[in-house]
Amino acid sequence: MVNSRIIKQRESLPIFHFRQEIIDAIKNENLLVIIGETGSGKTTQIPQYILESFEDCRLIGVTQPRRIAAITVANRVSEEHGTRLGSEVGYCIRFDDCTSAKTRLKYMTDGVLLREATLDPKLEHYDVIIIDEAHERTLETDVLFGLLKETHRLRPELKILVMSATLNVEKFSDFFNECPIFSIPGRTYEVAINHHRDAKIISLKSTYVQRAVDTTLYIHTHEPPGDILVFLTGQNEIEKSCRDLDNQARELNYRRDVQYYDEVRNLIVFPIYASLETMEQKAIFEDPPEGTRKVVFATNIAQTSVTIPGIKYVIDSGYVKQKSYDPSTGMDALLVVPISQAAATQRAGRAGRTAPGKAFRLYSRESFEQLEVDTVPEIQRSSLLGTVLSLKKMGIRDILHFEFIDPPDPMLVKNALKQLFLLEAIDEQGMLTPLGDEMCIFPLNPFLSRVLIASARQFGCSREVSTIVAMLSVEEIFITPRDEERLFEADERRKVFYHSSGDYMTLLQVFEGYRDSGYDRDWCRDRYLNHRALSMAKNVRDQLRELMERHGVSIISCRQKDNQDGDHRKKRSKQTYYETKKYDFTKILEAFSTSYFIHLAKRHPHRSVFYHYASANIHTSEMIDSNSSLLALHISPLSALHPENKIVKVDSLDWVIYHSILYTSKALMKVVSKVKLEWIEEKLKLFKKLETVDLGVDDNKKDKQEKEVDDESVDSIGKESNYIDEEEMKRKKLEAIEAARQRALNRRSLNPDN
DNA sequence: GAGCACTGC
Repeated sequence: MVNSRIIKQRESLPIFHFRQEIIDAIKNENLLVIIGETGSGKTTQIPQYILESFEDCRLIGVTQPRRIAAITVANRVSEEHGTRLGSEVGYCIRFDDCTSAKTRLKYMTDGVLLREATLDPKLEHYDVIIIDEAHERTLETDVLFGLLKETHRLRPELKILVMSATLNVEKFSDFFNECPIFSIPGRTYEVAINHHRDAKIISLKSTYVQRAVDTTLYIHTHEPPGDILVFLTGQNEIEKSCRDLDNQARELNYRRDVQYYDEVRNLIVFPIYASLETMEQKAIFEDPPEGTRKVVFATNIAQTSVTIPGIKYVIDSGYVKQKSYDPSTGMDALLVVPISQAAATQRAGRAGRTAPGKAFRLYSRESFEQLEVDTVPEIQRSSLLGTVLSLKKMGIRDILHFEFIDPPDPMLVKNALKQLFLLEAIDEQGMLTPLGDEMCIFPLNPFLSRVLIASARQFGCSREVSTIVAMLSVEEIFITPRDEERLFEADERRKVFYHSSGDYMTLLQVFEGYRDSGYDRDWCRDRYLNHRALSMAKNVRDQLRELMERHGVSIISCRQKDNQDGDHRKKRSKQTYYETKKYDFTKILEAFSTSYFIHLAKRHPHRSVFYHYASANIHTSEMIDSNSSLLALHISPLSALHPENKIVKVDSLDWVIYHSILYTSKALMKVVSKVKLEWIEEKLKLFKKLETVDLGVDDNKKDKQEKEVDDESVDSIGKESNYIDEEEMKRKKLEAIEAARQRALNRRSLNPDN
C-alpha cells in the first residue's frame, strides 16, 4: 500500500500544482509537448497521472535514452504506485524485460521501442507513447519522431507526448502539427556565468587543458568551499590534468595562498570517463572529508549520463570529442570540436543542482554567441545503415523523403542504400530482399547480421561466428593502462591471444579463454581484459544464439575433429594461447568476407600502410578510383597484424579486410584480418553492378557526374605513382571533414525548420 | 607505432 510519506513527497513536487491542468491537456490533445527542467518530476509523475485518471488506458510506453534511467525510474515509480516492480509498472531494456501481462506503465530505452516498431509499426499495444529527454536527440529518438508522426495519421487516437528539458522546443511542436506546449517550472538554482574576458574559442584549442588546470587552482584559492567539475574531452588530457593539478596543489601554502583556508585545507582530484576501469567506485560520488575540496575532471559523460552531487563550480573548456561519419569514405572521424550553446548551458547547469553555483567558461561571451545554437543531432552525423534497413523492414519505401525532424544529408541515405545493396539486403529497386528481411532478426549492425547468416547457411561456422560477432558488438576488449610499466605488461599479455590470421580469430581466442576461466573477473584483470565488455559479449552471444534457434538459423561449429581433445593446450606454443588446427578458420574468414569485401584493403608495395581497394579497377590493379581509395590506412597497434607485434611478417600481408576505421590524427583500421582475394573476387562484381542500379532513388545521374569530377582531380595529382603523398592526403582529408561539418552546420542555420 | 567522446537493440 502507498504510505503517507510517499504521498506527501509526491505532492511536494513543483509539478503537483499542475496535475489537473496536465491531465486536462492530455485529455484534450493527442499530440503534446511538455517542457520541464530537471527536478520537475515530469518523468516519474506524468505517467502516473495518466495511470490514475485514464482507467481504460491499456499501456503507456515511456522511452529513455539510457538503460540505467529506465530501470531506476521504473523502480521509483512502482514504489510510489505501491506495486511490485514488473507488475503494473515495469521496464524493458535489452537482456532484461521486467514486465508482465499486468503491466500498464512500461519504461524502456528508445532502442527497445524502435525495435518493437519494426515488428509492429503502428504500435497497436500502446494507448500512450511518451518520448522523454527528447532534447538529447539520440538517433533512435529522431527515428521514433518520424514514425510517430506517421502513426498519428494512421491511429489519431494514440496519445503522443514529447518531453524535453530545453526551452527550444518550438521545433518539436512545429514538427507535430504545431501542437500545444505545456511548460512546468523546474527546481534548479541560479548559476552565475563567468566568461573569460577575451579568449577566442578557436585559439583555445591548444591551451584549454592548461587553462582548465589554472582556473581550477584559481577557484580553489579564491572561492568559498564547494566542489569543482571540469569538462574536458578525453582520457589522456583528463589524466594529465589530474597529475598537474595534484602537483601544483601540493606546493600550496594554505595559510598564505588560500583565501578560505579555515574551511578549505585540502584538495582531492578524480578523473571520470566511460572507459575508466574503476568507474563504479563510490568515492567520486560521495562528499569529500571535512575541509577538503573535490575536483572532478570529466568528459561529456558528466553532461548527461552521470550526476556528481555537490558540484558548485563548473569549468567549461568549450570543447567536446565528437564522432561524425563521412559517407564518402565510410569512415568515422573522432575529432575535438567546439560545443554548442545548448551544451554550454547544460554544462553550466551542473553547478546548480543542489545550491546556487558558478560556471567559468574558458572562452569569451562573443565566442559563446558565435557557437552553434544546438548540437548537430546524431542522425546527421551517423551511418544510417541500420536505420535504413529497419525503415525498409517497416515498409517505408521512400526513405529519402521520410519525414525526419532534421533530415540527414541525402548522401548519408544514399550511402546506406548502396551498402545495403552490396550486402544484398535490398534489390536493384531498393526493395527489401528475403535476406534483408532475415537480417532484421538480429540486433546487430547489418554487416554483422549478414556475416552471421552466411556463417550458418554457407560456411558451417555459425557457432564461432556468433561469438566473434558478439565480441565486435561491445566496447573495446583490451585495456591500455596509462603508466608505462603496466602498458608494457598489457602489451605482452595480449600477445598470448593473437592469431596469425588476424583479429577476428584473436577475438574468438580471447572469448574462449574467458569462457574456460569460468567467466572469471580476476582472470580478465590479470590479462588486461575489460571484464565489463566480455560479460556483455557473453550476453550478446547468448541472445544471438537464442534468436538463431527461434528463427531457424542453424548453429554449426567448424571445429575440426581433433584426435586428442585435451592435448591442444599442452601443445600450444609460448606465443599463442590456443593456436592449433582446432578450427577451420578459413571458413570463418570467408564468412566475414561476405560483408567485409566492402572493407578490402591492399598493402603499399614497400610499407606497412594500406589503401582501400575499390572494385572498379580491380583488374588493372590501379589504386585510383575515388578519393577514399587513396587515404593511407594504418593498422591499429592493438591488432595481431600490427608489425610491432611480430605475429606476422609484413611481407606476408597482401590483402586484408578491416572491421572499421576511425579517423583521429590518421586513419586507423581496427580489427584486421588477412584474406585471399579468391574468396572475394565474385563479390566485388557487386560494385560494378552498383553503378547501373538506382535503388529506388532516381538521381543516380547526378551522382555519376560528381564522381567523374572526383576521378579527374585525383588523377591529376596522382599521375606519377599510384599513391598520393600521405601528408597531402591527410591535409585533404581534414579539409574534407571540416567542409562536411560546415555543411552540416550551415544546413542547420540556414534552415531553421519552420 | 602510441591509440577511443557517449549511448543502444
